[in-house]
Amino acid sequence: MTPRRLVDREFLARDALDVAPDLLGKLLVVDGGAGRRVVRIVETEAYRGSDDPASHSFRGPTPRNAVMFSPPGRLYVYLSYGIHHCANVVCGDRDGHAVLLRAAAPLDGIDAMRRARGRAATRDRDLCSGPGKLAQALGLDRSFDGVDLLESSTCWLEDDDCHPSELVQTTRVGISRAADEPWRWYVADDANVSRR
DNA sequence: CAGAAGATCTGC
DNA sequence: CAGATCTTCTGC
Repeated sequence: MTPRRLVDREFLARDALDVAPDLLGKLLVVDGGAGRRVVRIVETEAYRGSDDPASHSFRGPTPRNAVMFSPPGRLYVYLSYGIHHCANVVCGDRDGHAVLLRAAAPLDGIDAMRRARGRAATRDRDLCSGPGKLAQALGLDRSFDGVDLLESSTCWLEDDDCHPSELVQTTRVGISRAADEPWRWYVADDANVSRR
C-alpha cells in the first residue's frame, strides 16, 4: 500500500489556468455515508475571477460565490439549472479563481455511484461523464460548499503519480460569454470525458 | 419586486 | 430537441 499524498496548498495557489490541466490524473476521494468513492479526474475547466466574464466571481463576491474568494483548496459547489450540482476546486490567491471538475473515471465505490446516479447510469462511463453527473455520483451538494480539501476527513484530492499521456486543450462547454477562451482540458481518448 | 438566465441531463 | 426546476442576480 503506497502512502497517501494529498495535493498541497501550494499546488492549488496558482492561476486556474495552471491548476486545471495539472488536476487531470489526480484522485478525488469522498468518504461519506455511502462508503468510500474514488474517481480519477479526466476533464476540467478553468474559471478566472475578474478576468473571466463566464465566471460566477466575475463581478465580485456574492452570497453564493463567497467561497471562491477564500484560500485555495476549498470546494465551491453550486446548484445548476435548479437540478444539478457542480463542484469546483478553489485555487489562486483569494481572487475568485476555481477549477470546475467536469468528468472523472470511477475507480472505487462504483456500486454506490451507480445507486446515487439512478436509472440513467448503465455503463461505468456514464457515472461521472459531466459535471452534474460527477457531483451526483459522489453525493456532492451544497452542504459540501466550503469544505477544505486539505483538512476534511470526508473529501480530499490525492496525487498517486498518474500522469496522463496526452491532454487536449479546447474551449469550455455550456457558456455564452468568453466562449472562445481555450480553458478546458481533458485526457485524450478517455471514455469518461463528457460529450464524446 | 419581477423577470430572466443559467459552468446540465435525460428521455422522447 | 425541449422540458425539468429553482436559485441568484440584475434592472426597473
